[in-house]
Amino acid sequence: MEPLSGRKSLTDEVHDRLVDALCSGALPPGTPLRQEAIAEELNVSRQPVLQALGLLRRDGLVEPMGRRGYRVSQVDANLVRHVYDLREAFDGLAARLAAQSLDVNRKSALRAAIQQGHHALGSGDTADLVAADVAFHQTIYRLSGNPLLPEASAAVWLQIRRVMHAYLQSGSSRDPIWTEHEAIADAICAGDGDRAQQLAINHSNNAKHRLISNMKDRQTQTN
Amino acid sequence: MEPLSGRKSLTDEVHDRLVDALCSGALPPGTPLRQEAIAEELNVSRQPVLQALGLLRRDGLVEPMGRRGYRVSQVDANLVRHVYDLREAFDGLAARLAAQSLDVNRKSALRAAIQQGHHALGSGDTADLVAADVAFHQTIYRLSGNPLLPEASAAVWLQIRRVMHAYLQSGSSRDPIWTEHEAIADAICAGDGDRAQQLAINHSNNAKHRLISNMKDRQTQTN
DNA sequence: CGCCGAATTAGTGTATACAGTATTCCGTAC
DNA sequence: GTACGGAATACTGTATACACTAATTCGGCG
Repeated sequence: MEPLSGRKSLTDEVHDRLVDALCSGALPPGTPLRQEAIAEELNVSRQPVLQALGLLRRDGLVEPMGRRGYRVSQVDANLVRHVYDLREAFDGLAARLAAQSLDVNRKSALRAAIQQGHHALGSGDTADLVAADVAFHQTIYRLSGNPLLPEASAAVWLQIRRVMHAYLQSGSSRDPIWTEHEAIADAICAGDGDRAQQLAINHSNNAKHRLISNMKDRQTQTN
Repeated sequence: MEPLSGRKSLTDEVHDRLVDALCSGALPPGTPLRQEAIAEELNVSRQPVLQALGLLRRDGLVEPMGRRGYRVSQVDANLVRHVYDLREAFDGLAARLAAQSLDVNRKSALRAAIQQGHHALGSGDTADLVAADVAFHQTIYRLSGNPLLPEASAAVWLQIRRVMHAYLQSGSSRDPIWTEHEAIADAICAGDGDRAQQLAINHSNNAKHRLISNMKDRQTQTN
């Protein structure tokens, strides 16, 4: 039997909670974070919070400011570019491996993920849209058969969640994301590794350019 | 001025020490690790050790065994394959970006790294050889201009260090590593991104095959 | 002699207490 | 009025104490 490891450590729970708050924009960049306040908020001691903030620092979501606490790290166009350059590598690899995989129910897994996406499109809720997008790509990662891929890309995906949430919330609803997803899924199911890889790379590139131009627009808009 | 942050946290110091021990084979796979013993060994409290072990768990170098301590995780051919599939993606991206970079002293940086490699080849010390290899590739990562690359690939490179150390120590001295390195460096200096990327990918692939066949040899040898 | 269950133990994860340091604030001198 | 210096403050990071749980041991029973 499984050890039923739903019983995670408090450190991980705090980490997850903070991640959600950071990626949803509840804690926008620049917000100062103090261990004691977070600990009290979540009814835990400062120790798990300390560790969770350490992880967040490694993830690049948070940066220490001297010895006077932490602060939510900024997001700028350069960061987005670097994040998506890495994503391109991850997604390309995952798509290629997934296409070469022999998993018999990969088609149903991808179908389910796309279904979830259409559902989210219908609801229109930003959090659902982000969750569906993440789930789709995590599905491909899982199908790749490389167990290190999710962990290695985790920090990058946290940044993606953060940026994507802000982007979708800024009213950019007409986005070809899910038609591109379907094309990738088709290539994977067809077993065409090269095409799947190229489509995944293009998908990441398109997203990168859309995000960056959107950021520039909003920046000049506020000037 | 730099904050001169040579004063790292004890957690990081413990982490580094354990990483060295794990990658050099001083703590071979399967070795049980107890927090108290490590804490006493390093003259710190159990708290930094706890955190360091948590990081090592994320890095995949260590795995918890129930509630009875941790254990150094095993290495097998499958893991090596997955690690090097990821490395291929990282190295390819880094080489391409480095070739496109405008850094004027990239040539001297690469030359210095290769120099260090030849020096290590002369000394013949395994630890030096590993350090020189890591340094060469880290140089390319730095030249890529993507500040996220080193952190994102950190866990993978810890595994590489571990595997490479065992490989080199097993007496595999005739290895074309450094001629391949020179070819990659030449492509980068020439600004040929596509060629640099392809050479880096081939380099990773070659290393992967050499390592795996070496592991299989040693495995059958002990049967 | 083998098997089951309670007591013990070994080890972690969390909470609290402590120590130390960068930042801030304020008074004083120029 | 501004620049400097020292005291107060507000944090973090580390050490110690506590709580809890799974593995192990060992004695009684079939």
